[in-house]
Amino acid sequence: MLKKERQAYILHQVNLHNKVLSSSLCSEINVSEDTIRRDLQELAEEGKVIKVHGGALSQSFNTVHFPSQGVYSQNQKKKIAQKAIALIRNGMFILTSGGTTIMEMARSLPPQLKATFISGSIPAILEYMYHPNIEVILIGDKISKNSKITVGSEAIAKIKQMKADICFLGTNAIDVQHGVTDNDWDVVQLKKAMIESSHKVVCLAIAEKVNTVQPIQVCRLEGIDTMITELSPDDPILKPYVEAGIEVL
Amino acid sequence: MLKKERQAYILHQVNLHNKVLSSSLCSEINVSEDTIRRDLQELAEEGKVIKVHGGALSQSFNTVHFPSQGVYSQNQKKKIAQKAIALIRNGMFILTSGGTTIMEMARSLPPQLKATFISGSIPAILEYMYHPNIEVILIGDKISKNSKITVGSEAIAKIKQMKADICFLGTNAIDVQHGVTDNDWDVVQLKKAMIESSHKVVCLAIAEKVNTVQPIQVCRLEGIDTMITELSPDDPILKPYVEAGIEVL
DNA sequence: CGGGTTTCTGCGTTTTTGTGCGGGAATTTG
DNA sequence: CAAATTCCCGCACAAAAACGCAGAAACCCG
Repeated sequence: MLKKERQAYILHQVNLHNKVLSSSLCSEINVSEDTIRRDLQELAEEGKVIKVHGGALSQSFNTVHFPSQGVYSQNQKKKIAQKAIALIRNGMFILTSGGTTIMEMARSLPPQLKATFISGSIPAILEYMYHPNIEVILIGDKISKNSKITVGSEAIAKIKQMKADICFLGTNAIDVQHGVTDNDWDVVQLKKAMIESSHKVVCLAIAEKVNTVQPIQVCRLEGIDTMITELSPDDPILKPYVEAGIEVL
Repeated sequence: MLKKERQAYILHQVNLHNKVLSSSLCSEINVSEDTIRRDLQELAEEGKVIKVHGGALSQSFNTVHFPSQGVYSQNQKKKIAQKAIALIRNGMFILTSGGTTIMEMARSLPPQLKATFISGSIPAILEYMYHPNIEVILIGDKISKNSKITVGSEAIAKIKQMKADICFLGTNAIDVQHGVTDNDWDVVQLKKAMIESSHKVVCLAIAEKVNTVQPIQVCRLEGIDTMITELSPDDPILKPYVEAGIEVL
């Protein structure tokens, strides 16, 4: 088993179960505990997991306890949210994934907006629920505890039955060559279905996610219509995307 | 169980109930009291909880907010929750409705319990999600904003596809003559479906709901198997139910 | 090709960490 | 004040991590 392959497997396990024990991993993959430890260490340095004595935990463990992480980053997300909201019209059907950027958008929705929001993300649904005028459709299935979103074939089938006007994707990584990528297999399947079921696909990504790559591909760059960052559309970082025909806001 | 994981669980419990007893924690998690104490100490040093003799308090106690009312009723619900939890075995599939009594049960689930919980109630799902070992299946559909539960034909169809071991219903009103009744048409439809799809139906009701009636019938008294209140099973108020063949706990 | 380098992995050994236990001090409670 | 908890301290033991090393595979490059 290749090193990268192994690390991808570990990452998947962590994202799936919220925790892994190095002991169980090493018997699963049949490598020494040292190797697992080194892998976990690398993944921890990259910020993909949190290493603890005896194994590792999903990143979501940290975010729960430090919700105020980065006010600066929050301001960036607010900018993105504002740009995204400008695309929404009354009466629209809107599919959204999860993620902190999406949450920021959900919180910033103008109260007089009347639209229908569809999502499987529990935190997003919570925000939508408190909005006075929007209808909320919840996609059901098994819940992935770390991403707090419903995943599975039922959810995907349900999404495929729909045809939304617009789809907002919180983006983990985007790159000209590899397109939109992510690190959780189940979430990727969902996003793929969402893209298929929407007339217009909009990626929300803070600048630090731009030109980064994750293990699993969601779609190629051509698959998305619009990309929103906190930067100005004519920022040099975004030039390749404009040239690739993406509408950059 | 990993140390950080344990501390996350403790923190969650503290923020939920506003207090924890080290004694109850150590029996829940099955570690020595010393370990709990050390955990609380660390959490206290990080400012996450306030350590006191015998346990710890939520940080929010520092503020002026003091729970002046509802504590009594909460204790009653805790009693109910304990009795309900005693019915749960590892590996079970469990359908639950929403409601504050169900919430209390969700909060009190022992951490080592492994089971699958199925619900359309957003608040309940939120609780289940934080549990380390249970699987969560979310019933999707349109969200009813006031009851914070998914309602509609999709949800009902999905429930009817299942066959759960046990079904816990938060009960708004129960009466010997009229059976279980409620006041929200959509919620009633859901509960009916849940009853149909479960081997065993358990009603959770605080005593003040017993012998009251609401406009819409969920099911007749024979439709339920077990009824749980905070009262002793031989309380005279409950006698008619025992005589009607209901298992009263 | 082939030799040198880098990367990856596994194995001892040593260090650190996490946990439980016992006894005595400190505290709550009646 | 006395009994019962609860807390604190040191110790012991086990599990895990860090470290250094060495063999093996892959890679590079003339």
